[in-house]
Amino acid sequence: MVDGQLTPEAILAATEEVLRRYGPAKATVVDVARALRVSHGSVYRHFPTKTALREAVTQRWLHRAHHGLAELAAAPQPAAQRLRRWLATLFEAKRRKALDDPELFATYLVLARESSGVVAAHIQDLLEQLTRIIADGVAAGEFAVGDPAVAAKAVFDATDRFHNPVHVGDWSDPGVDAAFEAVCTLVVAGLRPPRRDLDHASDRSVGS
Amino acid sequence: MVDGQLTPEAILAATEEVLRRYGPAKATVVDVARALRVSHGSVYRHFPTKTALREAVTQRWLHRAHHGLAELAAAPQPAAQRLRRWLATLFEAKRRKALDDPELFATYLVLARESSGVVAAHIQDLLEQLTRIIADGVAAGEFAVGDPAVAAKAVFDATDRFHNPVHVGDWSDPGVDAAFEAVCTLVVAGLRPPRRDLDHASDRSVGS
DNA sequence: CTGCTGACAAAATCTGAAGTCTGTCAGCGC
DNA sequence: GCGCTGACAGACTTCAGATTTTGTCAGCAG
Repeated sequence: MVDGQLTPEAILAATEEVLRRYGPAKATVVDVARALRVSHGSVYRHFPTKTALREAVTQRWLHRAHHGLAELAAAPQPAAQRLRRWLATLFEAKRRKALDDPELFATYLVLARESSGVVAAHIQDLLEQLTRIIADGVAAGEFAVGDPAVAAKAVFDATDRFHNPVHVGDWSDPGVDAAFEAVCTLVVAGLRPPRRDLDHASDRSVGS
Repeated sequence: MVDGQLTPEAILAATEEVLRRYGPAKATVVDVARALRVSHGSVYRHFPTKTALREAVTQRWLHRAHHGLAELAAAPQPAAQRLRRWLATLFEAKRRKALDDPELFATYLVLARESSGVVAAHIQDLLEQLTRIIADGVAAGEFAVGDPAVAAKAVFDATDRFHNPVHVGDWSDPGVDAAFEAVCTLVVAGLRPPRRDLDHASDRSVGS
């Protein structure tokens, strides 16, 4: 190694750089080792497999990409505003990454597909933030839902088109912002306490 | 040709059969011609390209798959019930096709990806049905939305996870039915007229 | 005249032999 | 002794040449 100790951090940084330069298909462990002026055997002393190395890079990236969302979830704001802001920030962060550097985004998309466990844990974290916002809204009388965790999942599912990277292709359409606003409005309205002057007893029924 | 005239219908049926047997990668125009006891040149008298032939097959399939949805959209039922039923039927139809014969579904998924124009037109048709249901609901005082077409797009987007085939993988999860119910409930609630006893003036704002 | 055939060129796809990459480990040098 | 190296086996990828497929069209048969 060219200077000091070979650390996992240094390996992750070098891997990111190699992925950025060569893309996910061409980036090899030997490339990473070369960037660190080290033999590839040394990389395997710190990460058991290439897959584990890539997963660690993915985790770092997800963590950095959604930095700031957690504070937003805990902001001192009415829940409806907070929810809208949180969803808008999530969408905007993803979209900016995707449109600013599509090639790098495609690279991380490939990594994310490979690292489903890491992604699942990250989504769980996002769901907990959403649950907190909704639970706060219920406590303040702004929202009325059975189970805040179920409602959080529903909100996350309903806005899937605006954060799930399988839909990147749609994020540069001219109408996306309007579509996002429409879904956001629908979803926030859906969390409100129902009116008591109409009979909605049949809402849950699908029968004729 | 082995019996009677060589018709577009017969060619489409043969193409479907060949696709079912060999899959989208291996099905050739010569295979279709062989199934019809005809030279492949004859197939090109009725369809200008292999792509056009596949698009026609896709269109037939989409049409058959969503048969019955249009009647449902026009059923004499409260709009909320009709909407739930329509969404549930759409989801159920897609899911059954996907789980009953995953290989055939994968085949048609490949075709659908190739035939984006045909799929777009089909989605437009579905959106018009949704718009009608919502407009009926507004007329009956059940729903309150600015523009029924915008609301229809929002409902379609919000339920994307349950009809967009990119999500097939999730449709066999144990929790999908619950997730579908939760999103459905959220969406139907979101279309209701708002209460007038709470101040929602800030709903559309995302600022701090 | 009409509808079909089958030989053909160009495009796309397959195949397998050569080359590259991953993951291991005996051993070197500090 | 500790951290690193680099040779190696087996898995995976690449690429050029061989094969298949698409789409055309001159001509044949009824």
